[in-house]
Amino acid sequence: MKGKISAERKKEIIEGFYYLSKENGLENTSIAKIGKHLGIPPSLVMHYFPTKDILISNLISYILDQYLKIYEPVIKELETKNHADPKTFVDSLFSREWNLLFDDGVFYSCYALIFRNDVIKKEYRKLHDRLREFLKEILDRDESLKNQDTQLLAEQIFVVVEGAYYYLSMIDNEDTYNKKVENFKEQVYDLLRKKEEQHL
Amino acid sequence: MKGKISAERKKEIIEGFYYLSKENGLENTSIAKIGKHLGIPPSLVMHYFPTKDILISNLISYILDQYLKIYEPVIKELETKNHADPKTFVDSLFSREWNLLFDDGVFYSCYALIFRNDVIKKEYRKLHDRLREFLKEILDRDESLKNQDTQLLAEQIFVVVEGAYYYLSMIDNEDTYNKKVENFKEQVYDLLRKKEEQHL
DNA sequence: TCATATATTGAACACTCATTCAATATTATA
DNA sequence: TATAATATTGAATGAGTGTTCAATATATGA
Repeated sequence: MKGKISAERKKEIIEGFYYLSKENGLENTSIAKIGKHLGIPPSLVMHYFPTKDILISNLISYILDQYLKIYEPVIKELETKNHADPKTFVDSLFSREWNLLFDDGVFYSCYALIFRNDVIKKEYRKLHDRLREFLKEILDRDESLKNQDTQLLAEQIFVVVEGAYYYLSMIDNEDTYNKKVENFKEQVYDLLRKKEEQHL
Repeated sequence: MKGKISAERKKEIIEGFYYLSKENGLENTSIAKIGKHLGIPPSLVMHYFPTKDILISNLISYILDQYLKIYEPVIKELETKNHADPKTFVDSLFSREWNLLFDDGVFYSCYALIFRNDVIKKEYRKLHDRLREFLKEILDRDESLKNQDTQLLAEQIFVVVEGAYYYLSMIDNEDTYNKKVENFKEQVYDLLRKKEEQHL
């Protein structure tokens, strides 16, 4: 049990960082504030994360891990049953739990950093590559999509999903929100249907 | 000529703010730095923009105006010729000039603010509502799309465009970038075609 | 030309920032 | 138990933050 306390503290600090960023914004969250929130001096924060840049890049790893966790249930389903319904998966992409587990504000703040930080850019790219490959696997195991360009299809689906969340984040009214979700979902279904038709 | 100097200084300050945000990031651009960049004391900056919040919200107005300006040529074409080719418009959405005129880093940094500032959220929403309505007009005047739900179609197209830029921003390799642009463009063309078919 | 409004300056404010460091407490290892 | 490694503390640093204010320069309108 050498690095156990260390690992726990690190996790605690990153989660505190995430919590405060969610509450007050990434740019308004300082090392001192994280320390205060956890009841420890700022110097202890810096003992585990020597610079703020390192702290931020760890926050991003944490966020991208969280992002991936949302897909975990379906990944397991795919591994055990060796099959997953694309439509069910698409539904889960647009499900509400999403927003409960995940804060889009922090996510977009971190995303904005890719434009001035190549390491962060790479990490974001890696995550999305993985997600796309995963959806491709689901599509590959679907009979109705045999001999289709599932790579392209996966890309097309995710473009709609990301664009959808971009737009949905601006909507306050619940009815409008729900209606738009249905439209976007239908748009993805259309993509799946179109490919099926090509197959026939 | 009452508020002329005032208007010019304000413009100068906002453009300096934008320039520095592009260079070093929105969160790293202070009032002092803007002043230094323009050769004026920070107090003069605050004379025209009493608080930093006001300064930021003016930067956002500026950015959204810039965003809109990209569409100006097509808007004029529509007004004079009373018609515009949807495909040409889609092409312009994916054109390179875009990225030259506009910095996505600053745009996304500002976008991230909508999650904690309702006024900014409203401004962003207003911009996108306007753009969608404008595309709808173009589609409405296209014969091949008669009796179609052009509002929905416009929404579907913009979702692809926004999602596309989200993904494209992560790509460094030029060939990969171009290939993906072509795919996304094709995806939008498909949307237009699909609706045409429904019409026949 | 004189009074008034606007533009501009420079110094100062309290506060927060990330970071450093030496000292101490706690834990793990031998 | 003694030693070494790790965890934690608290105080201090200088630089930067947004903001205030009184003083001065410049332009505008009567």
